Amino acid sequence: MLHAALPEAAGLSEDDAAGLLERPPTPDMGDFAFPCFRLARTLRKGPPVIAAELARALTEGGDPLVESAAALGPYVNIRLGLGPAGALLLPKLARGQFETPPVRDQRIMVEFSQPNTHKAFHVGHMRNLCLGDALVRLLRADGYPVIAANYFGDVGAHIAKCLWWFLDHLTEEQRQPPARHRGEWLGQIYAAASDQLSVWEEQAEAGDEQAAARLAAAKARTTEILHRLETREPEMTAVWERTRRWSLDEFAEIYKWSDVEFDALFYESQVDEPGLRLVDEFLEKGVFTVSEGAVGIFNEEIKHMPFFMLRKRDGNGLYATKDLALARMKFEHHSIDRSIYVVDVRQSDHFKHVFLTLKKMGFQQADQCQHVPYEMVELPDGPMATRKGNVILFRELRERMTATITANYLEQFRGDWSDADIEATADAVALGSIRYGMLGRDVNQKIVFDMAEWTNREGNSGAYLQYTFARAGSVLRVCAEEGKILDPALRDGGDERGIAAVTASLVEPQERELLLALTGLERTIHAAAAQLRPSVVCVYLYNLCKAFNRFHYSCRVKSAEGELLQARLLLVTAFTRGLARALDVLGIPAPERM
RNA sequence: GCACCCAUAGCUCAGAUGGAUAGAGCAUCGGUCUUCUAAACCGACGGUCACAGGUUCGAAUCCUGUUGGGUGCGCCA
Repeated sequence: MLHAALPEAAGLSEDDAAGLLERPPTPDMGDFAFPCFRLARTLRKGPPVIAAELARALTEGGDPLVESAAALGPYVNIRLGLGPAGALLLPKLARGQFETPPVRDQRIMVEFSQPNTHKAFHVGHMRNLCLGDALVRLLRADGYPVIAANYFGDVGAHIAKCLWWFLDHLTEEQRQPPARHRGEWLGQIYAAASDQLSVWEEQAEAGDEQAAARLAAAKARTTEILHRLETREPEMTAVWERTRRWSLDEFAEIYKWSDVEFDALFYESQVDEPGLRLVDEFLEKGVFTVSEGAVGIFNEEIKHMPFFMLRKRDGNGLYATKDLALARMKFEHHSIDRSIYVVDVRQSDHFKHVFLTLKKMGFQQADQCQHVPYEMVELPDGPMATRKGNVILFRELRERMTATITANYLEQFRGDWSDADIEATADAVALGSIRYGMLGRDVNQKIVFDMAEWTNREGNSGAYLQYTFARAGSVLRVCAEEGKILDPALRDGGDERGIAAVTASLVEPQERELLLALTGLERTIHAAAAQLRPSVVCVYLYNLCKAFNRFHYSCRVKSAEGELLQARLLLVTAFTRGLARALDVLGIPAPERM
């Protein structure tokens, strides 16, 4: 709004002023409230005095957007001129024309997902995927050029464990992979190996000598496998390549279903050696030091754990070593200015070290490296653990969700809709439910994934938003069947006063609330991008959709005529386009009907 | 032991930069479909914002401490 015209030398920019606006406690007080506390100091007057002056200035200003302004204590309560405001906002939204953000020259890379090959992909991984993808979409919507990056864990101890079981404990016949979901199948082999090792470990600790012997033998074997892989021994490397491919193919399917695309793919196997070379280089430069036979760096800034190890005593690199090499590759090959890492909160200390170390290595971009931590996903019976058998793999998640959604809601359309339509809608709603569930909670809150709640739940959910979108589309469809369509001249804009005359017929409180809610769309997307918090958009969208559903319940579009009909058609069209845009920013599909 | 995170209605959670009477969803109870999708809408019930100090015109929000829960802490990733 145009408040900048009013507080004189208060030192507030238009954006500042807009940011201070609030909603009054009750709608009858006004549409917006401007608190004057902040101005008291600079203007050297009491807030109520400022509020009174401001209210007078607004009233006398003659801005058609301001229907009335009244001071109430330290607040100025402003009622929006609905006609002019609607004329300003609705045609743009209805055209799908959104505020173009400033052109940003900061190239951002967002690294997320980072699954390990040879391991299963489960609900926990979905939070990372949804969060990372939403950040990519949000930052792009806010004008940034963004590179979506993935980093696959295709080397390391877990591979050796998996191959140990695969080669030593399976018969030739058992080693034949199934036709589909080979990655998942391989993940189960890894889980079997991992479980067996921890059982032996426990037994050995309890004094079981046989278990201790078996454990030692297994460790020797995994070390041998690892060594043969590191030396690129052809036979072992072939097994690695074949099995790794199974995992990567499965990940690709998961990303496709989830509608996630990457622009850059990195693999740990690719930064393994560069990492070690980098250790030599910076050891020579004196940036790294030797300690107890290992190589690392003392980052005294991190008082509770200053040593950051980069090369083990046995000469091998670590996860951290690869992260440094990867960062260099990102800076030098992709010329990025800012680097975001979406990784769970347990790695916070690790990334503090990585960024500090990069800085000491002389990379300027280290200041623009940022870890976006998030809390874990748990199940109703506690943290996920294969040993407890309470892991929900991706495929089970997808299949159970689509099946439940189909049975509970879509079966009624069978025969009316094609089977393919039903299936596509079930997929869309399942994905929307998952994404909303994963994004709606703040990143520092744990998420308890309860399948029953996520599929059955009414009220605040992804399905609620999608259903609202479908209903709004339906309104327009049904009206169109009766020849009631939006006048293109209204949508195309131009004649502001003419349009304002039409939108002025929106006088119902539900119409006002919906229009008001729509004014927050762009601001919310920008705020969410700036804070890297998709949950902000979720909260906004839920309230927006609630406003629409109230409108839908009490204001009929189809039975309206003349200017009111046109105004409502414009309102619904604008809502539909605006909602579709915001859902897209979260990666939530917008089904035409459901 | 050190570090980080969390604590708001019976349950799950919103409450950005301190601001008017702390809000939703679920659950419970009661209403609203001969009219655009009832996966919706309306109402009722429900709170010592973990606790104790402090900062100030004003604190769920900021600071300190306490309690309870979670996570991380040199040769894993």
